[in-house]
Amino acid sequence: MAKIHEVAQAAGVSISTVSYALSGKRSISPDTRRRIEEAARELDYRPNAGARMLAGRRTQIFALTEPFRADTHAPAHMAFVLATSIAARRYEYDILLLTEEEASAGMRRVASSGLADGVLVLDVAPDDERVDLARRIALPTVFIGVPDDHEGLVCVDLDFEAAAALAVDRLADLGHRSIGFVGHPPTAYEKSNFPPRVRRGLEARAAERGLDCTTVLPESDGPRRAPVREAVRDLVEAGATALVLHCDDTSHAVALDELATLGRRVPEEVSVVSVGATFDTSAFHPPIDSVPLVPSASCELAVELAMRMVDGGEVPAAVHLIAPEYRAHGSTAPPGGASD
Amino acid sequence: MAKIHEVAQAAGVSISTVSYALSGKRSISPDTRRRIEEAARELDYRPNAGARMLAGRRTQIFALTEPFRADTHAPAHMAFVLATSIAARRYEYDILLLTEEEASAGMRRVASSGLADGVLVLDVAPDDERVDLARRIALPTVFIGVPDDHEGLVCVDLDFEAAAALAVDRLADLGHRSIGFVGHPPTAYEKSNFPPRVRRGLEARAAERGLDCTTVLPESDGPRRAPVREAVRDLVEAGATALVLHCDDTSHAVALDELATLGRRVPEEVSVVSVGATFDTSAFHPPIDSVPLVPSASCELAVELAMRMVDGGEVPAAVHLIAPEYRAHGSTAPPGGASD
DNA sequence: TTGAAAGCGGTACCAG
DNA sequence: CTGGTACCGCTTTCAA
Repeated sequence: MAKIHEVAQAAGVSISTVSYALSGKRSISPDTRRRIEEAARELDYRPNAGARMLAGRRTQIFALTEPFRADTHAPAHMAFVLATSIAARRYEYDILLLTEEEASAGMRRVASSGLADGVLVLDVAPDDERVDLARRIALPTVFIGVPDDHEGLVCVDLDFEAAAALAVDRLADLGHRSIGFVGHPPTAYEKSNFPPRVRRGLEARAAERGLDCTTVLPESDGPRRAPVREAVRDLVEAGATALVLHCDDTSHAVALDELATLGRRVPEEVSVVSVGATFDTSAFHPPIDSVPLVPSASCELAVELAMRMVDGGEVPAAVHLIAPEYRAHGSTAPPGGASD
Repeated sequence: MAKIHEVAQAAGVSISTVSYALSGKRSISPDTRRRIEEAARELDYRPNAGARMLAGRRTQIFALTEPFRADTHAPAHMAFVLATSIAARRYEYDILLLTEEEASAGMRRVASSGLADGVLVLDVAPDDERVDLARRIALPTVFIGVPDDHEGLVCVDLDFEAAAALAVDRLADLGHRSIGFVGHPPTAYEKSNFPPRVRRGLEARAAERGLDCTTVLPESDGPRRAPVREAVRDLVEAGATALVLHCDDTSHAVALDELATLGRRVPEEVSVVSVGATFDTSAFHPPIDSVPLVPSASCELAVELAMRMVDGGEVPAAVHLIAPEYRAHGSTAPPGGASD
């Protein structure tokens, strides 16, 4: 807990010189700078956080609001929190956690106490209560996800429609005419925001390309995930030559397992593509093509926008969609290997 | 972002009176207090965080270090983060996240910049690098978990040995003579700290009570969790009349499913007890008795100890074990219902 | 290129 | 019971 005064003394300069040398906000003679940096290192000096907040105009802190909902998918959520933290550190920013009830009240709190320079909103619900709050407070706020009513808000998200369309295009280009879609359980299409976007994008593009597309939204409970197995079986037996998956990792594994059980080889007999996954689909057997949801991409953009806003830059109050990317792992091929 | 000055003006008092009225650190006439509180509410006043850190001696922030290891169990981890945050808010403290590489470097950083009043260490590894760091920095530090070398550290954790012993006692008291233990995969017994403690506690108490105890540590991968099913089958067929589970939730579900498949009713033919689970074992079919690991219990104690240390109180540098609690849900009964 | 000094917005001591 | 004010440690003018 060395103070700037001690560093100044050790380097034989004034405290303002130390401040400038360390912040780089004005030119310092090479020799002086060297002495200051050395002294700072020796003393393990770091500017006092409180003093810096008070004197400077920044807290160097972003608040991260995350209402741990009951239906929150923990692994994905963790990936987003981690990605946010890493992205923030690139700008020397720390993350302050606002959870549960605090997710809303906390926003108000950090705003009026000046504890944070901005707010990042995670785990966004379609009718998120933080939407109104974001409009009310003065702090720069970025949503990672898209609420139904996002008028005037800065939002960041994967372009799920485009992601689904990309998967469809791949399959259509390979010559598939009939595809099956295995989605999340039905409730996910009300509680969450992105499942409907995937479904919409998929069905729209399938229609455009003239593909038959059958959607199944199996429940995912039970130790055997029977509904998923059944869905896969039905789709394949009904003639689908390709499956698009938008569901959790276990359901992915179960779907592949069921295909194996049915004796349908991937990709020779059935092509498989995953959309919007945050987990590693190349680790499955066999590895699965993916149009992934990349937490670091969303979070990096979100942090970058937040930084721009903090710096007083202009950021369009709009949904900033991230272009999807197709990652091939060998699970797609032209149809025709199958013989019913 | 109203300031104390404005509140003072609105209430017609001096700023020091406002400060005292709001902090409650000295007696104020009821009338004055009322006027001040009203003014503060109207202006949505909250003391500026930076100013308070600087003038007061507290940041009102705890740093939470959590290296998101690859093998970290996300749902459990989230529960701990959440519990920590909630516990901290009771003392008007916020949680600052230190993740990944920052988990260590960040500790140094917050210590020398005075960004936090204390550090809470999550996801503790047996040979955790944060152990040395904790000894070096001046900040009050509490480990939620027990590293191998915990000399001089303040640690909090469930008494896993006692938890396992409690499960054994229950079964022994009911008359069981032969029990099976289904644990985590073998690697967990090196990477994590508590699995060995459960195993030790279980086997020791089983020996004391003269029970036959067979341990199996099945791998938990594969969509069907075949190793877990096999373990359950083997144990039951070898004559175990009760199972103690210390594994993830999916393995619990699979184990129960396998018992159902084998036609062994719970608890008439096989008793089942879960040890150290963070999930809700009463939601299984059938509901399962549990000696749970309760995140809120650990985190509340950890925060309480940290607060005491911040306040300059004496806290023994030792492992603070939390007594386990048996939660009956009807999955245990005397043996003997089975007829091979 | 460098230094002196005025705040930043509170807290808490010292008076009254 | 209340007010005045000296800090807290840093950033950033303003001067030199």
